[in-house]
Amino acid sequence: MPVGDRVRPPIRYAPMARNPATRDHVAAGLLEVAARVLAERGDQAGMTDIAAAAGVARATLYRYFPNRDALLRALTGAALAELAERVADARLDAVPVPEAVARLTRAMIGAAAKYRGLTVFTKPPDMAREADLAFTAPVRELFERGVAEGTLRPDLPTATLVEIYTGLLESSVARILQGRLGVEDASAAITKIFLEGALARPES
Amino acid sequence: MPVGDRVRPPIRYAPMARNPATRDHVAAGLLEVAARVLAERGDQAGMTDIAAAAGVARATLYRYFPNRDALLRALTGAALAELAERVADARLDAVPVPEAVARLTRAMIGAAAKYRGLTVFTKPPDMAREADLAFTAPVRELFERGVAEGTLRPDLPTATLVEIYTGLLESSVARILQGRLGVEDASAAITKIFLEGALARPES
Amino acid sequence: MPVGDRVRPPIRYAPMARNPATRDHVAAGLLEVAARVLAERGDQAGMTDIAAAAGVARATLYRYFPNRDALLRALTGAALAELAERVADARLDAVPVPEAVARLTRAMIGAAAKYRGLTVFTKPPDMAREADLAFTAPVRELFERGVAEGTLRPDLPTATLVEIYTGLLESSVARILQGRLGVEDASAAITKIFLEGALARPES
Amino acid sequence: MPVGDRVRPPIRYAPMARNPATRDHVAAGLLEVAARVLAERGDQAGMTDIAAAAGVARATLYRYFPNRDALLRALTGAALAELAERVADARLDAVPVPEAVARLTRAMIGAAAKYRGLTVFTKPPDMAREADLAFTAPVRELFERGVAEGTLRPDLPTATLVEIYTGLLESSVARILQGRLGVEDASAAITKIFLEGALARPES
DNA sequence: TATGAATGAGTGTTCATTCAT
DNA sequence: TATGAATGAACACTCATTCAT
Repeated sequence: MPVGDRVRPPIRYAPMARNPATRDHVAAGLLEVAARVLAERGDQAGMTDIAAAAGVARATLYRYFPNRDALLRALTGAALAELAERVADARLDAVPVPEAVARLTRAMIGAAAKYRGLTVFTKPPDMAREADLAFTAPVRELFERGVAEGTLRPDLPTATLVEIYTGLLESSVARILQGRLGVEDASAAITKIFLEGALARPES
Repeated sequence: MPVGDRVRPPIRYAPMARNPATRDHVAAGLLEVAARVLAERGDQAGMTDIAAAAGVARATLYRYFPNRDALLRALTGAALAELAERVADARLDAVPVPEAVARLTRAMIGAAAKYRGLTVFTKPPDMAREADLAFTAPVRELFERGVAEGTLRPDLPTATLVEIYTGLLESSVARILQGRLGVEDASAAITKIFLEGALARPES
Repeated sequence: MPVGDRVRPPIRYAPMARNPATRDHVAAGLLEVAARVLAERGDQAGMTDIAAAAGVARATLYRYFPNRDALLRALTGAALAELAERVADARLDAVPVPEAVARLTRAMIGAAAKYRGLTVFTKPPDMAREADLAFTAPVRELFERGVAEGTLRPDLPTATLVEIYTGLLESSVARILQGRLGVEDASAAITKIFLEGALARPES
Repeated sequence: MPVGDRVRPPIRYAPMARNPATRDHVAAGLLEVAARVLAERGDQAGMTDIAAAAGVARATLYRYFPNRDALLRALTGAALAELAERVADARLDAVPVPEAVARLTRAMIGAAAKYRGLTVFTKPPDMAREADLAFTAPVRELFERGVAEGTLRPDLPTATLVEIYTGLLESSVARILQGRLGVEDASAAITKIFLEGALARPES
């Protein structure tokens, strides 16, 4: 009907075959490549690099993400979603604080490493909300509980503890991406050092 | 396919038998839509806009017109055909010059307005022949007759008269499309002014 | 002083030699080229074309006009300024209406032809104010005077007269740029036909 | 010169005699400004921004640093030099390991904060040597000593300890620059947590 | 010596056109 | 046959770098 009011056969052509999920699948694939490239080439990697690495034309990349910003946002969103899921799975409030820190560390390192870390920390300013929700908030809550129940040292402001801990994660992820640390080793080491410190413990 | 590994359902599209005449109908409908869209969005309206306005996919539009130029040419052709028909109907050589000018004006304004004016004046260079045949030639002939028989002023070259008159039509059509002039008002005003001028006539 | 607070000789280097007027000179030259190119290649001529025609790199063009729009605006502004000046010079209200129309026509055709016409009529929407002031308003005023004092025909709305007349100018400028009309011939013909019409006048 | 015909005054610029040491002074000032700007605007701050912030023309900046890379390298070099100096002043091998860590932390945080952190961690690949010498080596040596003499925990590879610690510094500097941590607070907190961990210590 | 002007190689983005289904 | 997806060639614009004065 749209083409004028001319006589047109009211035939309906085969409804779009494309599995609607396929699009998301491709988009996810592109995101994955983008994460890798951005991690390797740094933030100044261009759409050109990403498209090339994905083996598609730049224009194709733009079919899925209307502009660079949208791609970065999608990347961050995916990473945060993954992160939130892992944190939820960790049931932090059901276990003692030290164990919770261990789980949190594994969850964060795992998610960040998977998404190449870039996006969790390079939060676009307008995603600060979501980022905080998935990233900072669980840490803060856990630490507040720890301090309240006497498990964590009370002589440092919780806020500082949070910054130190998240910073530790951040820099470790960077090192993991550079191949200077392994995912498992890093998780274990971070947990140990953050909780107990690097000083040798007297046996007794 | 580099990105991900898409699984695609092996759907077969319904092969479509089609009345051969139907094709022309659809093409005509598309042309009509194209005329409207081009008039609204200006010359920078894209194939995307036209296809969308017609409710078909861009690729479908390309099945009817192999490229943008072909579509524009077809549009011009249709407009010129319409114009030629109207001019023929006007029987210009059967009436006095002033009445012929009035008829010609109505024919031209009508046809151009219907086809949104775009195509009659934006003649693709290689359609100059056809355009001249349908558009300029009748004007020139009429004016030559007018000058010859003493109806039109002899102190201006016929060529100039033609240019002024066609230009008047052209700019008026543009203004009609912009809604600054009505079709009927414009026809009447153009005829009056072109023939008699804007100066007030002494009664006598 | 800007470089830290280190010890730095307070020497002032030769103050920028560049004659400040030079910049404007160059800009004017670029505008002139732009007008020509836009007239030739149409509105879809790119910055590339203009820069190439000017014999400078695209980036250089951008030094003078921060973006395409700015260039177009500057072009329109220059044309309107020229127009306003010529109209002011014409002292329209000091002469009889017919003579005023003749002067106005010459002024408009001259200015528009010089600036390739494109910009006076393709007013960017936000320059409608200025355009009206320099372009439409004088015409309207003159015609209102003409109708009021009985010089111009009262049977057509002034607004219509204005549209017809400005349209006549517009299309004539286009034809001048195409080389189908000469500047002087066009001015004379427009004036004659617009005032007196194309019909032959009985002698007596 | 294609555009217009510019008339340029034949001005002679004052030839400038210059104390050879002055050059270094100016360069140092420019580096300081560069550090500030890069810290503020991020790595995507352009030569334009730096030159503007320094109050000089871009071309002048290029007289001191032949290209962007050279400037960045010089910046890193300066930061590393400062760092090496502070570390040397700290006399690490003359004090117990815990005190040495405290001094090292203060030295690194101080130097990195002064040079905006950017350059110490974003070592251009070909400065890895120098960076290692001034930055990683002292840490590694200290930690090796600590492990050897039983002060530091032996259950984590020294290399991992080094990575965690330097990462901690790196992320903390970033947070300091963002204003989320104070220099002194950060130094103290890093030292405490890195050495003793975040768990509360039983008193007795 | 310090500079404004000029530039080439890029960036992100769009659009007419082709292809596989 | 009609389509969504893919693409290359363009565009507007930016930026590190060079040049003429």
